[in-house]
Amino acid sequence: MSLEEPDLFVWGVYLLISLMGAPKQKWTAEEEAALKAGVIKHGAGKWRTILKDPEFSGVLYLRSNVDLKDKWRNMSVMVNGYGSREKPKLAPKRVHHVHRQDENLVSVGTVVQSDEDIPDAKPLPVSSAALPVVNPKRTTVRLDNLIMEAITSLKEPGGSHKTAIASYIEEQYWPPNDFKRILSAKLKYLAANGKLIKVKRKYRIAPTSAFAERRVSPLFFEGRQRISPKIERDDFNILTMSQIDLDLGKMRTMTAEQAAEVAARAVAEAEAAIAVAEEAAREAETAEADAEAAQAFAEAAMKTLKGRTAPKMTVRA
DNA sequence: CTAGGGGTAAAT
DNA sequence: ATTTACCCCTAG
Repeated sequence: MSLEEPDLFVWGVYLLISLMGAPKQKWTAEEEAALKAGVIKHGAGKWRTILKDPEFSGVLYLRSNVDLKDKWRNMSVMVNGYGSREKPKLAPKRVHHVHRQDENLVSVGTVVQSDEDIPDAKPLPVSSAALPVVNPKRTTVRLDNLIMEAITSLKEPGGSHKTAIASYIEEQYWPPNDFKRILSAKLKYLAANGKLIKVKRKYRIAPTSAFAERRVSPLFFEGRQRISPKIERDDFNILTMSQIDLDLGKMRTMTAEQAAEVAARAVAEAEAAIAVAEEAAREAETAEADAEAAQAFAEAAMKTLKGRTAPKMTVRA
């Protein structure tokens, strides 16, 4: 009732169950982040491409292209209320999307357009991050995911401080008033649950994924022999370790390219925010429900966008 | 290969 | 009882 405690604990348990029988593979925040980044880099629908990209294959190696597609669908639904599959409880308003760019940064000027159609190339907008809390009712953002996203985006070696995470989130979304406090609690909780690893005031994402899977071959065990009748726990740990190594290895070797990707992603997110803002504003015209909130959101979105114009990125030669 | 429909276990 | 979030199936 009070504040929702998003299924963290729940799917921690979930995770354990998965270890035994693997009925379902809950998507980790890591994977979600990778997926988002992938979509931004290659565009929605290029699932095979994303999957092949060595940048993301480390995290998504146990997902199939179809999985990516499905997950993206779900995530999109969370953002705009109705993705491709959802019963439209509200008036099915047509929304058009902001044209997205893949490689270069865009300086966004006027955002609000007339009701004229923009020819959009992609069926889906780049709806990325979760929405800020606009609706007092039950529109609650998954702060957990926001945190994960912040950490992955910041990509600070060794993890990010609470303040950095807070700044990141505050820049992009509208935190509630007592946001800092909630964040602290959440971080503590996440760390306690093994979702985050806290080292010297810094938080990094725990390599939650990585365990035995169904159809994909376990690449990591190839060489080593750990023959033991019951080694579930050990296996888990080892896989985890391997995953860490893999991730760190990747992170170290990517520099300029990564920077470019991050920059592109940031812009794309801003674009997505604007697209949503547009939609919100448009809705506000007819539905008086969240008129004020929508208005404020639109302003906020544009504000943050302006603030982050064109970071310099050293594109690879 | 991708988009969309459908099924279902699990959570609220 | 309803909603979520995965997963599978199949047409294009």
